[in-house]
Amino acid sequence: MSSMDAKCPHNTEVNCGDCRMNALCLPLALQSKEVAQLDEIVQRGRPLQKDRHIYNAGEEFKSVFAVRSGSVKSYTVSNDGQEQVTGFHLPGEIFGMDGIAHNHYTNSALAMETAAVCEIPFSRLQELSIAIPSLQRHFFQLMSKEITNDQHLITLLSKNSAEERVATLLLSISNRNLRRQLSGSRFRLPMSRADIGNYLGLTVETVSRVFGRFQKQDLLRVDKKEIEVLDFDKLRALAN
Amino acid sequence: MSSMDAKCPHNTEVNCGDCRMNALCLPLALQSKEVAQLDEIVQRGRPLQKDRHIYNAGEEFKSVFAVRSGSVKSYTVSNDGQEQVTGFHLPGEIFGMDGIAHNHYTNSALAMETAAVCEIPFSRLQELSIAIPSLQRHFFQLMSKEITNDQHLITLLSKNSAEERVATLLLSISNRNLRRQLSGSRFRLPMSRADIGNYLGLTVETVSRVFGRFQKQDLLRVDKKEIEVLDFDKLRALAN
DNA sequence: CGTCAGTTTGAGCGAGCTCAACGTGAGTGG
DNA sequence: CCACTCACGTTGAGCTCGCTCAAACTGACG
Repeated sequence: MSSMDAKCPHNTEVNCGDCRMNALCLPLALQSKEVAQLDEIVQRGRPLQKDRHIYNAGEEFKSVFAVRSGSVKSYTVSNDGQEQVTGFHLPGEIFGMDGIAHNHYTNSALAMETAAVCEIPFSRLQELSIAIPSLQRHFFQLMSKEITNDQHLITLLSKNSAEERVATLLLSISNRNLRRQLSGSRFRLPMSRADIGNYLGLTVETVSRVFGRFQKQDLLRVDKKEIEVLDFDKLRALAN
Repeated sequence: MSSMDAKCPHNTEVNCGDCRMNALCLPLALQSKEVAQLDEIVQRGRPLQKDRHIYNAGEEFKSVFAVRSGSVKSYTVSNDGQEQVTGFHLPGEIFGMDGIAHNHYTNSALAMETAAVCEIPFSRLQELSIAIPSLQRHFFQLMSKEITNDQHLITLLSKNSAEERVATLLLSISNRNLRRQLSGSRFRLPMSRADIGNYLGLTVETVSRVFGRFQKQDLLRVDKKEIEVLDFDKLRALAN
């Protein structure tokens, strides 16, 4: 059963070449020799328990991270102590790039459930980017994608109603599941209602009520964190 | 008067080595030989009139831009046609990095007043980044800074009141003026009330009322677009 | 079986929105 | 030089969506 072992996302021994997620976190046009070079600098961590921090805001920036399994949230804490969730990270996604600017992380990153992450020391990545131009390009693109994602969220917060915000988040999760060859219509939300509300600039109560309304309109079936999307067209219409 | 001409920000002939803004847009630790290399790829454009586009959303991404003089806003247009201002760019600041992700700009960029910008073809910049590692590092940092800026705005929109948002924007403009050796307490807002409201997720009326209240509390003196900050401590307390 | 975190539901309130009117100043043409 | 326009900004009145506060429910875990 060694081939199954190699594909299990919790297995710390699996290398980038065999990792299920490599189509998501690596540039497509990478030769196997180059993948091997990358493999050498990537540190595959042991699985982290729920609520364990990967790093804390203020810590020295050393690495960016890729989610191998489970899910992670990033959040900042403002001067007056309140939390702002800035992102949810699913398998195959990269996080930690906010730390590059000032050599310290501005976010904290926390496992929302048992999760495994790959650590990629940034100084080694920079060196390797000089040898492998497509890797440099890839990281510029990843960071740019993070910028456009954040700008979508800005628009969402600035212009959209509670229902539109929740619908947009659900479609985002759905699409990211599809990318991972999972169902886009039946999935489990890894985050709490509080995290959803915090991320979307809403209170827990409002999130709960929106889920309630969506169920009454036969848009969704919600059972705790399990979601089934019943009407994508209406959901997309809402999310616009 | 040739030395004065060289320093005039509208002068299209001035090169990076002599540009007043180079401490802001270039890495500090660049040797003069390296500055010269950069100079060769930077295209200094003629001054643009107010309301002229530098690029439009959807256009093929070719270059990032640096503001030499004047000011620029970035904005996206959502499916339903409404505008979201995503950033204001003052002299010495770089914009256009949102286009890297998908090879097309996701924002449009517009001169808010007569402005001059430097165009930096991104493919040439990538090549040069391989030869000059500190330039690669610098651009990673610039993009990361854009990410943390956007995340600050997310927090602002998600958690803060109208007064807090306006106070934060005023302090941001003030600080960016200080960086340019200009007054942090007396300055001209380059953008309209509508742009401020759009950026901060507020209506024009609300922005106007907040300015009114700030004046009544002797926080500011406002005369059209001219701002004088009278009480930085209170303003900072509001912005938190 | 009790506890406790997470979630749902209800009732009332308020910050900021909408709509409408009015003010201001720069530009234009008679 | 005045009259007109038009974009921009201010001010007022009323409404609404999402917040606040409070209570009840659920299920996991000791």
